[in-house]
Amino acid sequence: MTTARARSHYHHGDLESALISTARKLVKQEGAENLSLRQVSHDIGVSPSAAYHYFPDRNALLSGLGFSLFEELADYQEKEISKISGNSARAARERFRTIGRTYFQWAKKEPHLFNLMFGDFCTLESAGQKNREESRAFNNLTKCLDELYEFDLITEKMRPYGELLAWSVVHGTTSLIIGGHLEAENFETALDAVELALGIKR
Amino acid sequence: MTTARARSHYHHGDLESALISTARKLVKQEGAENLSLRQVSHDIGVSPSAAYHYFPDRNALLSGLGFSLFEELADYQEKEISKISGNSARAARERFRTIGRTYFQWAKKEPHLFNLMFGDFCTLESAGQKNREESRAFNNLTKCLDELYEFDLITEKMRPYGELLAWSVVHGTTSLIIGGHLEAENFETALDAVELALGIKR
DNA sequence: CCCTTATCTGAACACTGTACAGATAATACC
DNA sequence: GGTATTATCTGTACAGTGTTCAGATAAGGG
Repeated sequence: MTTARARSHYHHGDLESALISTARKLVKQEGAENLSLRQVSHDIGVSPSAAYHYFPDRNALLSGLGFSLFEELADYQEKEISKISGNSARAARERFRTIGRTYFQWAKKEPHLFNLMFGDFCTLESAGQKNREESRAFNNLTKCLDELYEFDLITEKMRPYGELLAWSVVHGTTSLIIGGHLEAENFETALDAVELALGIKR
Repeated sequence: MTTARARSHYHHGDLESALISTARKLVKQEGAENLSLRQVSHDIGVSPSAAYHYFPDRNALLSGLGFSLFEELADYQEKEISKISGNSARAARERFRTIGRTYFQWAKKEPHLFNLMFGDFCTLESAGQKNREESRAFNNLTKCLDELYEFDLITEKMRPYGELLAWSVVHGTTSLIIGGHLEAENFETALDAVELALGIKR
């Protein structure tokens, strides 16, 4: 049987994903720097050293969690975008704002998880292997900007800056708001600014 | 005498600033999450518990360091801006780019210190007391945008978005580049995009 | 000169990440 | 079905951590 019933202490069955999901729970509550490997192990009901069969050290677990969060964010964005149907200019504009808004909302809801994704942890690994989930979100943005451009909602002059401008403004405001350096109400204003900058008519 | 000569172990003389400056040295090298209070104390040559006379806990020391870094960054920006003299439109534009560039360069040179400033640490305190050094840097930005506006280099439509757009783009790209999610060459492109967005003629 | 007060020490506690030798159980093979 | 192999997890141990607190020390005011 593969259920999580009270089997023997040995051979948990799916320890790797159990480690990541309880790590997610704890980081969500206490932040990444307060995550204790021992507490993760204890919560699962496994010995402190069991984790070392799946992750070389604590950072590797955090970094594994981080990458799974990029996937989660991209899923959430795609889910929300898919709710906006239609091939109109209005729908395209709505999708564009939704991409930014979901990014912000997700971070606002899970600030500790967001900080993990863009903190010191996922930075080293990304040197070796590019984060596929991150480029998945980036491709969604590109697709959306292309759509806007086809509807003639972006000036030709600004189109080359679309991705960089949108991503950096959304990430910048989000990160500053999460960190307490900016009021939350500024986010929608920033989205307005990006639309104005790209020449998107309302 | 107030020098750092080999006085008795008791009464160091200026322990509080010694704590912050050695903490700065260690965070610069190893990052904030790897800072050990015991190592700070050891490097100064003082007992592990001595620090608790000046900071209630480890986070307070990090947060104290964080605020001193905002001061440091603002100093650096003002020093570089002051090198650009003149009351011309060209000088104003140069000062504007310098504000962004110094922000980025400082972060690029001291990524661990930058991450401390905008990480999880300085976020709680700023609830009670606003960070004066941060608004000092913000005021410099405002002054610079005002100057550009007087030279008619910013469209009236975009002026209200100036601070938010510039800060969020600069902070966003900086943070993404430091984190390894964006290539460094994108920074100047982002500055171009901001200038185009605000309508700054070149 | 003593006495108050700020400053720092030293030992202690509970906790952490990590290493490693061994116990255990699932699996592959005969 | 029984046995050897292999992956998986345990138990113990070590060095290092943040933090507390009673007491040692020295500076400065009366």
